Amino acid sequence: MRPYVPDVSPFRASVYALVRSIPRGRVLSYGAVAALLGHPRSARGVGTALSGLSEGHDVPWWRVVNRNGEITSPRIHHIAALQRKLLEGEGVKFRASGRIDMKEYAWSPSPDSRTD
DNA sequence: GATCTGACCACCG
DNA sequence: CCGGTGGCCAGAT
Repeated sequence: MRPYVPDVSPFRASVYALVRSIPRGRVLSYGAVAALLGHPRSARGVGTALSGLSEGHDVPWWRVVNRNGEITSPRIHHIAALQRKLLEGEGVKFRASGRIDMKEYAWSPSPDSRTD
């Protein structure tokens, strides 16, 4: 019996799988996630996939930000505030501009994997 | 299957 | 930096 595998499209399943592999304290942009999955033009699809998460999942969705290291989650649902909180809780620091230094926190699956 | 929406991105001025 | 535009694509209706 699988942990959390509702009936989802393979695309969504792959997004969740990759996001799950992002180490603590590291982040990935929507575009990067899409590219790593072999769909360089599906950045929006990644956002859609994450927005469709239900309760009880084990996907660290907060480790996905936009290409500028900014949080683009819906503020009206106070999701953005939660995301920032969770990231800071993992040691990710935000600059005064409210952005993350992608040069430092952007993660890449292969070699430099600092599983923390 | 047509149409709309959006937690994206690149390009331009 | 800010705003506008076009393109892309997965989901929802």
